[in-house]
Amino acid sequence: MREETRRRVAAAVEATGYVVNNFASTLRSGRSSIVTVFVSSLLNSHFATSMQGVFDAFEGSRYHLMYAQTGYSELLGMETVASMLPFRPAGIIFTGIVRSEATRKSLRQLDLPVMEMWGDTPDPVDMLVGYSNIEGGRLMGRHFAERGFRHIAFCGHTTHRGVERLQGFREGLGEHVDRLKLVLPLEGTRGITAGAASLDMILSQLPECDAVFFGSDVTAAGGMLRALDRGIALPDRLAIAGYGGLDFAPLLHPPLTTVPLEGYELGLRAGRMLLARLEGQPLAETVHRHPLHLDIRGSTMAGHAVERD
Amino acid sequence: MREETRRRVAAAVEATGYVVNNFASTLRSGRSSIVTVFVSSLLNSHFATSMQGVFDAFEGSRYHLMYAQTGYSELLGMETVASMLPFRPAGIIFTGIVRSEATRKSLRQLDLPVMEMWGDTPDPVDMLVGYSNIEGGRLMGRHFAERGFRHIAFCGHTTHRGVERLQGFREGLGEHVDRLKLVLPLEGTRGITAGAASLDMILSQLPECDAVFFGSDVTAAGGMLRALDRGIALPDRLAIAGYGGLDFAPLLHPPLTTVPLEGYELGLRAGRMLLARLEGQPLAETVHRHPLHLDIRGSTMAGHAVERD
DNA sequence: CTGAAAGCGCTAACAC
DNA sequence: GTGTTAGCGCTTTCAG
Repeated sequence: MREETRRRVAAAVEATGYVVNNFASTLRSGRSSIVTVFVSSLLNSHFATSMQGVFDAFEGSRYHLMYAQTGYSELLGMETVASMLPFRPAGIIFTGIVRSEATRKSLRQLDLPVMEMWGDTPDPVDMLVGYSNIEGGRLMGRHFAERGFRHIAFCGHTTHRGVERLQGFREGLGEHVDRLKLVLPLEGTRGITAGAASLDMILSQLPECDAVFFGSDVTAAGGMLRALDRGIALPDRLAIAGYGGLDFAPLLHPPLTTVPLEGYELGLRAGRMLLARLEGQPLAETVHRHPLHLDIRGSTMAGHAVERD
Repeated sequence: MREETRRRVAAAVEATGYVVNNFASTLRSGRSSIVTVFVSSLLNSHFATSMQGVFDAFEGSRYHLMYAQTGYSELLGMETVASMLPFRPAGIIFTGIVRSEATRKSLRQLDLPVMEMWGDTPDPVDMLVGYSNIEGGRLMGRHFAERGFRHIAFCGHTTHRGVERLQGFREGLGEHVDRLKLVLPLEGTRGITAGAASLDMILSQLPECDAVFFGSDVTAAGGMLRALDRGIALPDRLAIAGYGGLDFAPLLHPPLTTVPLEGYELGLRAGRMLLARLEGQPLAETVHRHPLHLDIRGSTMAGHAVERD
């Protein structure tokens, strides 16, 4: 095509308001530009944040993101995944680990790039970018041991993926694991109110409790509020720690010790990894476990450490 | 088709792993099932929350949501919108008001259902579900007047859509508008650090300041933190209010007075309205302005009210 | 290099 | 009711 022809076509395009039809091109070429992202809920700011990361990773690429909802069920069924297959996605991202063995098998048979995010599993469907919750719990356990807390309670998930945090916490406490006197199960995604109620239960079952590790910053905040209401001195009488590193953690009184999870970084990395795969680039690693650290703040800075035996 | 034939087809489908091709069906039928959602950023939890509402509204419908990013520019260009047109969206949702007159004109020519969310404008492209920021500012202004604050500062947007909040604040102060001694512009989306720095600037320019209205809960939290660092008694020496109603507002010390914005409700309503339109149902209203209220908390409960003249 | 023609997989229209 | 056929708008292939 000559330069002049090209220009005339462009002018005609402009004038007519012509727009290519993606359905026609994808149908003919067989190359879908859709990436399906499964999210349980954007109300969880960790997931919303990581969605933005995924989004930014694909910005400027030829791919477009299509939303799909999973709900919080641990056992994502293949029907949910299959409902998106008519779009012939070029790749799939799960915000979470696919736990159902049947679904995992079906996914592998699809022979598509699949990314699992946030969680941890020894045997991902395909690619994985996540955190080791065992490691997160371990960090907190070690911290609690070092601070010399003696009557420790844990309040959070005790089943499925959640159990890893508790398991790591126990490991981190090490020889002092017997100081973990109470495990209060709190499954699912719970709010401030649940955290507040949990604190009451903990103190009634373990009045001498001097430190609580909550499974999320939100429940920890609820616990702190309730403790303040009851006139309990934080952290001297009772230390509290959370998990997740939400924005408000350093704003609480006292500021909340927590294990920050950087959702945006996670999403960005997961998105980039999937994009690289889609573009046929060689991947240095197909599984990435993000390093974790502890943000130690006032809420666990009680004076026991000196008394440590 | 007989029942038996139907069953045999279903069995064959199951066995072969047949999946319809959405591209082929859409191409042939001309009925796209894609709704494009333009969001500036999911890092803003208000937007993430309303996305979930939109999502839930379309759950179970024949439509699927496709993401598109706008960035925070007030002047969304038509190129950005046009980049999604190859998907022949059945409808478009903007998380924000489309300010560019050219874009608005082009959108109207597309003759598609268009929803604008969050903001307010006298002349929406098509449908609108939002808040009146003038009203929000007015509520806070009235509250500040009632509390009898005498040396008031405003810190937030002073241009574009942001100016409405300030304008309403002035209206709400009414006859006491002269007590608004300082307006510190803070454009764009700013974080805790900006809020903290702003408090310093406010106190250096207006040492006798006894109340600050921040344009967002995040900047207000930053201001509160800085005030506490400086040993300023809250709210007695200095009252602080925010805007937005983020989760952490009641967790601060003192709890933050704010105007809550219910993003999820907004998104749900916007999604339902668009869905109704897409399904050809008659719409009772094409524009909905959500009512606003004030959450009065400790951060503005200073003792001046009794001295009110 | 340029232009013509086939066909992706489905739906809708039409004939039986 | 049931079966057949044309064609949506592109991309790719193949002929000139």
